[in-house]
Amino acid sequence: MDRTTEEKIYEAARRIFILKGMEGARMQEIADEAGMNKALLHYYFRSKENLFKSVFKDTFSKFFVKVKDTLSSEVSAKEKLIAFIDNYINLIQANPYVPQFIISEINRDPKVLKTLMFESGIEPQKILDLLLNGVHSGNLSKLDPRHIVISLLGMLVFPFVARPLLQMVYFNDDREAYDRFLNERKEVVKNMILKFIEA
Amino acid sequence: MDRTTEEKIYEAARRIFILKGMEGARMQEIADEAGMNKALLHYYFRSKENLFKSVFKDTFSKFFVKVKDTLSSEVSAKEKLIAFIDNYINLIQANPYVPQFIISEINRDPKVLKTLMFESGIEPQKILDLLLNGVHSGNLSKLDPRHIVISLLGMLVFPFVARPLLQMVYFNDDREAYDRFLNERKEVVKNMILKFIEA
DNA sequence: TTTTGGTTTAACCATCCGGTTAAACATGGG
DNA sequence: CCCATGTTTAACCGGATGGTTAAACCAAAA
Repeated sequence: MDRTTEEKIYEAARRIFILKGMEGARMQEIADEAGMNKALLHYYFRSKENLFKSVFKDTFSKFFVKVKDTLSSEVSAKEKLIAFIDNYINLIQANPYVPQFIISEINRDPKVLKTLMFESGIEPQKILDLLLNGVHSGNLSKLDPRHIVISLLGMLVFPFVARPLLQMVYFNDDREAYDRFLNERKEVVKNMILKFIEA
Repeated sequence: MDRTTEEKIYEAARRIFILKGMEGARMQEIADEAGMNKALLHYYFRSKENLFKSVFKDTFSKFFVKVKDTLSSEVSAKEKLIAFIDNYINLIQANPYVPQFIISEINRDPKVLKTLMFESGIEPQKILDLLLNGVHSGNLSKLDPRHIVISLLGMLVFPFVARPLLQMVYFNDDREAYDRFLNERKEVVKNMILKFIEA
């Protein structure tokens, strides 16, 4: 518990922003969550906008840096793909609200993306390379690999961002049942993707 | 142009809410969009909450009623599936911001869902039936059909809700290129799903 | 012990925003 | 023509909210 005031504020802000977004979050609420006086938020971060950008930038890039790690090891393309799926679901499960947070915020203000892509050295092309290099069976050579990447991401991310809806509609709002379902996902998605690529 | 004041307000509200969400929308902005005095919004809809719920309820159920239509004709299960994919992409293309709107709002306040599911006679089970009945080849009998439905929805919806990010990262922010990509999606998704089901 | 610097606090400010109100306006019936 | 009813408007209200300020606090240097 030797975190500085600034760190406590930042972490509280992160929790609140991820849950409620820029528009839904209140500076007072963040101050309460941090157990600090509201003026301190401005003392350390000057404005809400500033604090938010700081949080968003970190959250966004951390989420993509970890993706990058997955793809840097020296194994076959197929193994990389499998590792990617495992790790990505693990990552989302550890941060279940982050995808919805990112999607919401880039829709609210797509401008921030432009500055973000430069500042953080993110190379999303990497995921494409994974699919381009190495995997060259039937369908892939014909098909734009972006279709596969986006299908893959959709299959992985959608169950998390649409959780309240899906859990209610297809699982009688049973939290645990839905959690079990999400755990099964790894194998199912691997299966679907590999079946398609190798077909 | 013989719409009533109430209709003009409602339609303006629909546009604004879908674009900016409940929290991002301003009553004054809706009034301006409708070309009406702000007090009229309260005259006809009493409160922002009310106006929003009215819009959300309609938008939500219309989006699912149309899905239902797709599935009621008398053709083979496979043809139904193909028709569903076609119609669903058409539906989203005609209302590209609606999925993100719905997802955002149910995450912000999942409670409204409960009341909504009763009031509107929506039967999301229908999509499941489509897959359960009729399609009985290899994988399907073993696999929870909800995995397939959710994969399918993910593949269809994700390219729209994550558009700003994907368009920038994978298409150099070229709007037209991304539109072309979205048009290709129908065939690609059909292909992927059928390949998996029939494998 | 006093001074000096950063840190923390309560009180305050200005603006935004949802909502209200009372008066003006329009229209159709008597 | 006048009244009754529904509609529209400008002005206003109060609370919420992001942000500021000046004073209090505290620890380390001198």
